[in-house]
Amino acid sequence: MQKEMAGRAKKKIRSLQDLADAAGVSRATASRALNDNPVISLKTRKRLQSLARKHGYSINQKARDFRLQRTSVISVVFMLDIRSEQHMSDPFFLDMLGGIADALAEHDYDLLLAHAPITDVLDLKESRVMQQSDGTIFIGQGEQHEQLKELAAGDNHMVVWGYPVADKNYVVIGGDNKGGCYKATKHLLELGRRKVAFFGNTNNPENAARYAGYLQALDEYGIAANPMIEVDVPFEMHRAREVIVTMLESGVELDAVVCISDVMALAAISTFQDVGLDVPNDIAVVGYDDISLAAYSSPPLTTVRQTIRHAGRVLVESVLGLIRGEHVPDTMLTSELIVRKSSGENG
Amino acid sequence: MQKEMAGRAKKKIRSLQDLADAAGVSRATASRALNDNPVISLKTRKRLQSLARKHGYSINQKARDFRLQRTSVISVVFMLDIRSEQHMSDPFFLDMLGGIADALAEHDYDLLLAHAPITDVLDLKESRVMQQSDGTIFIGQGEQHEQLKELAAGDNHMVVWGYPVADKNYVVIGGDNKGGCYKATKHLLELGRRKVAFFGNTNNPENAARYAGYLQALDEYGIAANPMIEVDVPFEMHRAREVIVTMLESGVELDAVVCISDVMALAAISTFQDVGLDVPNDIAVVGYDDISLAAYSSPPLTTVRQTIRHAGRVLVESVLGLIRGEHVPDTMLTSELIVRKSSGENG
DNA sequence: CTGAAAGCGCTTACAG
DNA sequence: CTGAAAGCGCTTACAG
Repeated sequence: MQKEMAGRAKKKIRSLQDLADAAGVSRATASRALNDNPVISLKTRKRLQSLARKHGYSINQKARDFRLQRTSVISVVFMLDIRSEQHMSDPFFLDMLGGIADALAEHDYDLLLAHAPITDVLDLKESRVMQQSDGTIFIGQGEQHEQLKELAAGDNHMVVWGYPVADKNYVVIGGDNKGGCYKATKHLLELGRRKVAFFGNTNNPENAARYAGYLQALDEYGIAANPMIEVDVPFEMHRAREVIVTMLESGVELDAVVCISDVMALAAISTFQDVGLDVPNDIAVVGYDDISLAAYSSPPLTTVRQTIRHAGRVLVESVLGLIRGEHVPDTMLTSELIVRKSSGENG
Repeated sequence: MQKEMAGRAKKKIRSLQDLADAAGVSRATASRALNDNPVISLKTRKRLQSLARKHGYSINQKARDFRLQRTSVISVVFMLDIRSEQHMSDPFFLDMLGGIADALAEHDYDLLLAHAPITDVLDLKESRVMQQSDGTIFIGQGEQHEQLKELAAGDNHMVVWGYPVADKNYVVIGGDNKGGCYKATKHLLELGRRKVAFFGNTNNPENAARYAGYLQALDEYGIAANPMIEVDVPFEMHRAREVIVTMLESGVELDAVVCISDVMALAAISTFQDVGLDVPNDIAVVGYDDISLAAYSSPPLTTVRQTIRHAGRVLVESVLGLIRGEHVPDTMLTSELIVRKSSGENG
């Protein structure tokens, strides 16, 4: 008897079968008990659960997922646009990723990160990213709207951070890009600036919407857009600097800049200061995103706040909704202008 | 006959069995063929492989992993130290994560991100993080060296980004923190600064090593450490600002600062400028990490470069080495001083 | 060179 | 309320 108990105590419980043996029930009962299936008597459930706890056993989720034909994995694809050269180290991405990771963890999903530059999203169709995950979150549309449409035509559970495009067939979550840039531009105009440049490209829907907001504000003030100061500034900072310097040397005049991201705004400020221009006195600068560093630049950055972490949560709730078979609407999050010193006044 | 072919063509191939049926071989042969097992005739292998390609079938990795009793997942734990309040959005983390993600992808491993603040690492022992992954990468030791030791005492495959501690039993990859901060401090001393402060806490091994490097440089110049200007500055920027302001108001004199991270250095510069101090003329500032924004602050930041992305690769290679059962040595990556304008001179 | 059979750790419809 | 049995999609030792 002693011997038997000793033997039993020694045996490491590594599977449901082990646990069932130790408790003297079947594997089926053990499974139901640990899943708190009410068809099992409360007493048996409690007994099995505490036995499991005592032995440090918990259900093998991978086996469970396999049996249930699911993965409990959501993949996240950063659509780093090669042409725009936006860099992964933009803090915007990490904040977004953090929001997504937190929300997924709460729902017991794992996060599969696919961030290598994607030349053609369709390649993902046969990759683990889409095949071995229950859903996919795309961060940005890049210039691949058509490919995203084709992916969405499959039965994939996918949501996209971006801006709605006319004929889209996928769920879009995004900020109010047009309204955000409208507010930013209007703010500069209200402060008396009249030669307001736009720094950034417009080759994806989000950026195009921001540009539209910029134009709308100019229009309200009866200012014609000046192509000379709408610059396709690359996200990559070394190149951004070159482009900006070239533009300044061309002799165009400007007294304010609306930038497509905070990182670009920081690069612009640094470049202006290098050539002896004062921000905001000579040139006012407004960014976009409100990354945490924005408040600590010199001067502190006026910017359009995107509630990035919250956006991450919305993306997660949306993709999980799709997985549950629900109808999921698009979401547009509001954008708020945060006024600091880089635009002059206030701050 | 026609009918049969039509039927066959229509049937969607979703599993090895489907493929085997379509090819007229056994499931076992199909498995070996797709894995390019040379025991199968080359002809059969090629035939099966092209058939699979034609039907867009690829092996279900999750089922394969399950059968092979592995997960193909490496988990990454960011040891966000609650006391030091270093924020996840520090670009340092994203660069590191990017390096890790790239390297893992090359080896066909997935990345499970666990970044919620960990109060007690031992909680991970029973979580998916360690149970359902083949290995774990910890970013930072925080103040949990003892707990990491206990985890390592299990048979876990784990590597830690940090700094070697005397009685450690886990593999450590890290920068030359002591040497890096030594160089940074010496650089300031060589430029004639004599009242050099240290901004940061020393409550984890990495930071303690940096502090030691700072002291060593001071010592070589015969300067005694002044406790008044070794400030436990929190990583969180709002609080950092408060602490710095309080210190300045206390009337201590300083003409240079060595900061424990670039983000902290940027916060410090911003704070100094706010109170009317000029950087670098009144106070020289040196950071640590060389995040990509460091070159674009105002003034551009002198800092100690950590080859962050490369470090990510080394972490991955090391943990995969452990999984393969190899002996994996510690690695110390060199640290290089990048001189820009925030320290005065050059840049 | 190929196949039949066992089994990875679970869940659940079915039967009692 | 509980159990025996089938099966999720694979791989591999064993036998031929």
